[in-house]
Amino acid sequence: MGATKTEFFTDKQNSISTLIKALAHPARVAIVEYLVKVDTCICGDIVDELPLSQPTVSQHLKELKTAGLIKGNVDGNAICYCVDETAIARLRDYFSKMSVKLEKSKCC
Amino acid sequence: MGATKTEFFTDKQNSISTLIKALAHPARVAIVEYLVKVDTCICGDIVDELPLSQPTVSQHLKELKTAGLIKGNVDGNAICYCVDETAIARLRDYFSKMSVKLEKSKCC
DNA sequence: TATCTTTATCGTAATATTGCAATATACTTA
DNA sequence: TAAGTATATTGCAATATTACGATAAAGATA
Repeated sequence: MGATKTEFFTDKQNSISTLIKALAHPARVAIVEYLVKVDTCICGDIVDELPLSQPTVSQHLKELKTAGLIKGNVDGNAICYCVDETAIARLRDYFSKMSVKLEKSKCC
Repeated sequence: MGATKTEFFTDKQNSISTLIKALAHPARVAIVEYLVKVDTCICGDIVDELPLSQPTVSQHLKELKTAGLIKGNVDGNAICYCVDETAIARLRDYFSKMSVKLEKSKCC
């Protein structure tokens, strides 16, 4: 008990919920929004932008990267992060399609 | 330690991450997708559609309802659930806007 | 009223997440 | 090479989530 029963859901459901989960925290929303705002690969100053310690920010960055939402390129002793367009596009498409279906709905 | 430091983020960031969090579980993705698919208010058979116990499903439904993603109307001793279009539209808009910004980006 | 059906709540165990201090790693520069 | 800078990892405490058996609550029906 306690662990999510992923084996009982479809690959699509598990995959989209994993992607969604990566943004299910205000710090990770803030990181992605910041990367979108500055419109360039960011090396080094993400920690300064957030009210969290360096290890905590590093952990959130790792989660975003594992989920495929951001990309990180090594540049000297710094790392340049930027948002992965395709992941955001996938979320956009998922909710767009759902929204279209709901608009046609006769329910409620 | 351990609790999310919501007080350090903006209301918008907290609010969108709360909405996103509601779908950060395959069971809740499955529930919402099922409600969209059947295109009608569903009374009673959501539990039969999911590989989880009745209390667990009830708990997930409660989370979706609290987050505003679904609506529940009492109908006799059953409850009719359906997706709240505006919540899905909000998620769609959020990722659409972000996607547009990224398409214009010169980064990476 | 007694029973059935449907959904919610309580209590609890297992697991996951969040956050940070301490420390390690890796690259840069003096 | 030594010191500095940037990021990652480890280890751990606090908290949250997930899941379900048992039970309660509320309306339907015999």
